[in-house]
Amino acid sequence: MAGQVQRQTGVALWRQIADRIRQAISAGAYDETGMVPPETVLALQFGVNRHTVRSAIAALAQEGIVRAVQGRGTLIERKERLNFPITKRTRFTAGIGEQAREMRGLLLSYSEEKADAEVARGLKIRPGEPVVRMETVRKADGRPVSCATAWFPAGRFGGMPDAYKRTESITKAFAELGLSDYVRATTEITAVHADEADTAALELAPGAILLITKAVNTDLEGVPVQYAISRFAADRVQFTIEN
Amino acid sequence: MAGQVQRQTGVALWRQIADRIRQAISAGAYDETGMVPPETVLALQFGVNRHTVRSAIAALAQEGIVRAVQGRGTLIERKERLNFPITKRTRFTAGIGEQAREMRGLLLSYSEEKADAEVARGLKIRPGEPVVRMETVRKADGRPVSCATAWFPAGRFGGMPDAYKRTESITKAFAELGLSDYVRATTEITAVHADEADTAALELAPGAILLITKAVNTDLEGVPVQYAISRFAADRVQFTIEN
DNA sequence: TTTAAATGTCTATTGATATAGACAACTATA
DNA sequence: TATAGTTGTCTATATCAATAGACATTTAAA
Repeated sequence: MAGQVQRQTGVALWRQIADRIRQAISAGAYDETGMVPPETVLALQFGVNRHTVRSAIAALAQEGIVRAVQGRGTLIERKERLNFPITKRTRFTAGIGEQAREMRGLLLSYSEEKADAEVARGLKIRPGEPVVRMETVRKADGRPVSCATAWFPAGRFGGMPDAYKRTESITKAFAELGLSDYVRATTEITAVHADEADTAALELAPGAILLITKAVNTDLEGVPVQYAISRFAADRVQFTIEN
Repeated sequence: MAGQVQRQTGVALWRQIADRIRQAISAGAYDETGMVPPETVLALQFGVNRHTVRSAIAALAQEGIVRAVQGRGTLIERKERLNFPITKRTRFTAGIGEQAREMRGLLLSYSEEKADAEVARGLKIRPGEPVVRMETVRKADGRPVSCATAWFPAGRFGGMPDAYKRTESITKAFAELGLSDYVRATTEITAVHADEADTAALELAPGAILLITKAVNTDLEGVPVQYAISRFAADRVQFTIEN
């Protein structure tokens, strides 16, 4: 934990410190003890007052990452970061494999609408053609991992929302609708600060970072079957691209 | 620009709004006019005071993204976001192609050291074996895009720092050292808040987001030749994975 | 030359953020 | 059972962030 913390940036010191400690935990920096260093030590390291460190730790405790015990110290409760391989065979549920016991996809809402320019480009259809839009949130062991907005060609996959609601999986829903296999064609990745809606849906520490993917899945003939914008809690996941 | 802005998150409203406007500009939301909406309109949209919007715009002006002109409005000066395809053939310089006129890689420092566990794992060598470490910053048309820390096996690529300093390109430096071709084996992507050092090196708006890649390049026999941790200014780049 | 619309500047007030110090309460250990 | 080390709580103060209102200044168009 080398670098210092910045002042007057519009990002409160306690938030910066919380982010740094969260990352240090995730990187295994405190694995030997299973505890975060004492508040006085952290305050010295970051060059801030102990009370500022306490604010950071309170935020991490709120997230359920650490638990402060009077007289003992601050214990690390969780340190996982889910890994998502991005390949031709990218699947949310199966890709997680043994990293979580249970993966669920929940349908928040859906509607039929006309494709805008972006969706049309992704699905290789004409703007204005009908598409089914689904808003979903995906959880690993009950912990929200990502929100997604997905579009499907309405003609071929009008039954998507219903199938997804039952199966809680895109792959299984596709299978129910007669598409036994599909491949990831393209993925774009960016990062932004989370907005209010995603903060709520993902139970994020407010002000957290989202990793955004825009992905196109096609059938085996290369015809686009899904265009999706997914928003991942950046402190809970990482992506891996194997070539 | 649908979602609202969050209060009491440790991230100041003016910073959140600056991030949102920057993204809207990048997405081409204001292309028709080439201007950001008036301060009063933005204040209404975000549900904040005009002065708060002014703070956000001042930050964007500081970044050189917009220029406020009294009596006229706030003009958009820059809106680019560089795209980095991540493939077997991922190259920083060549990958940029026509998106920038000039790509340069600058060597900040280098040293020979012993591989720690992480580097050893990436390079498939034993911890403690000698490696050459290089700290670099890469610029597109003079604008910093990423900082990188790269490790190379010392025996085979001890001349890396010198070659890189002359060629300003990893690909060309490899070529000088007898490696005419190499491929990207794996890439991991995460996102964090920038620390002080990277904020300075990348000339970032303080508190900005970094996209982090951890990448392994190998020669054509699959022997690792480079392990690199690159830190990209998230508001200036996106990654694309084509499968 | 007006006038509307936009940004620029100033004052004032409130709440969040950060620092500082003192001391209480609890835990583990010598 | 002391004692050192740790987290918890309290008070006080200074600075930053955000709101509010008023008015000046500049631009472009009527």
